[in-house]
Amino acid sequence: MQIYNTLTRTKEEFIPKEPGRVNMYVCGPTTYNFIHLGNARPLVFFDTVRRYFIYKGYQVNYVQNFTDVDDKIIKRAQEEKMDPLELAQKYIREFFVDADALNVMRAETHPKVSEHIQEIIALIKKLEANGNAYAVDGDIYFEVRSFPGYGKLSGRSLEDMQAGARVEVDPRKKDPMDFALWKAAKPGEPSWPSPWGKGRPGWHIECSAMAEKYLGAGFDIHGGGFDLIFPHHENEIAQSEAACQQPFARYWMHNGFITVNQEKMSKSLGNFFLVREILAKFPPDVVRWYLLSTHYRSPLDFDDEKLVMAGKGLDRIKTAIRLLYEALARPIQPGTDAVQRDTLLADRLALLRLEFEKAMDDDCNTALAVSIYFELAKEVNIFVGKLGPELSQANKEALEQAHLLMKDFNRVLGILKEDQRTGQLILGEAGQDDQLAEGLVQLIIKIRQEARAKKDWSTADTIRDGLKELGIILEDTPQGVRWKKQG
RNA sequence: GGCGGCAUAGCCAAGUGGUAAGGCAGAGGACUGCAAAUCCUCCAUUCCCCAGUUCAAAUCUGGGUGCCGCCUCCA
Repeated sequence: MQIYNTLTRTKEEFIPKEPGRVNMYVCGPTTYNFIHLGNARPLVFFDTVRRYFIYKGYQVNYVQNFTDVDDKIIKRAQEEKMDPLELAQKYIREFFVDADALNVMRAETHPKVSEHIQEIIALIKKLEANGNAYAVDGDIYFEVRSFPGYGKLSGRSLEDMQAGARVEVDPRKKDPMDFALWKAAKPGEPSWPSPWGKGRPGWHIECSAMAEKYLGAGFDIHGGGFDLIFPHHENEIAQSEAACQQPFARYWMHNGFITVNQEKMSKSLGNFFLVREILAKFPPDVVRWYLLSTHYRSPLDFDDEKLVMAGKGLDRIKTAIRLLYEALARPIQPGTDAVQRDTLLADRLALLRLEFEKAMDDDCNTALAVSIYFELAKEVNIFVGKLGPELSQANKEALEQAHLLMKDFNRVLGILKEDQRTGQLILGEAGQDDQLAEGLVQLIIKIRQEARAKKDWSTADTIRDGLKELGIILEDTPQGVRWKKQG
């Protein structure tokens, strides 16, 4: 498998540190608000990376942190007259509401800054001992000049950065790029005792401390958005490598931005859309499908029309699954035809599986993988279209194989949930939720069928049009009437 | 000022040297009482522009144009 490594700016063969295991750390949000679509992209993408590793048989240890101690949280808490840690906790709960909706698997560990103060202090002490940190009025800074590799991730030198720096230079710092490891407490802020007095951690140190604790130095994959490359990840590398004297993470993966009118969706521009605003208008599987339809390193522009388009595409997949289940439910023809193997479909399925894996092996190209899912849907549609009212044993086996492949693709992309009992993919609100509605629709369909039998087309059409108004679509097929709720 | 990315049909979007995937929309056909769904066919002689390398370039090199990002909190 090839992974594009930001550190080397090339695709590299992925070789885990320990065979069969993948350790990955993905930066999670600072929890002072609901998450927006820009936060959802890395969430969904790295969840998909993880799922693909699981598909390939790796044991994955996935860590995603919450930054629950931070300036913005403190500010927001003061505005809302809340305790900062309580506020952070609230938005952590809300984070999971959105993440669950998007079918994002829980990480093995979701560490919080507030619960790792001791590890953070220990790491800062180590940096002090190694001569990489210095104190100024109760604050502790990391001295970037003391770490020779500074700038290697973002591809710039300290000189480059100073040339046009727009930073306000704090004269107490030895170098403008030096950054805080520990901040002295101010009144009313959460703080913890430390060798340097009461205070709280700086922004970058937590990821260094928690990643090392749960994954060990030199772990496999570190992920996040492009905007974290500098300064956040650059600083993590500096801290961790200065402290541990060995490489921090081996592969760095960064996702591109969500844009609105081609501009970055960001909190400072105010052009962001909350995940739950979007989920009020579009089903979560559509949102996930949309996010995975573009390569993760490319920008992805957002507007409602694009989600409508994604929804129509996903409907195509769902229709194929629906047709597959309908076919699978047909009676089996008596008699033996074990000789009549359906190798044609089986061969196509094997090829599609290979193509899907090839796409995902190439730096997790989900956009290509999605297109192969479409081809699978078409293959199923063609096959089902040729079936008679009764299935041969060979037909049934072929359909079951197709079902397996559908489920495997789906498990990797994480689009539809599976019914634990039947093992079938759940297609959404397709009618099995409400018994009364189910009964009523069946009754109406029966009446309409009687009208149709009498060639009373006007009644039949009135019923069909009327149901459509209510969001129920009827489709007449040679096998009978099929209905679904409008997606 | 420094560093980096992107430009492919009406729209979305893969493709990094071998002759343009896939989806949406659209056109025609099959099926249907009519629809819907599905299937079949069509829909970029061409990949922002110019020059170069090559037997061969959307893909490599140089130049240009346009858009975007990072260098400050941001996924």
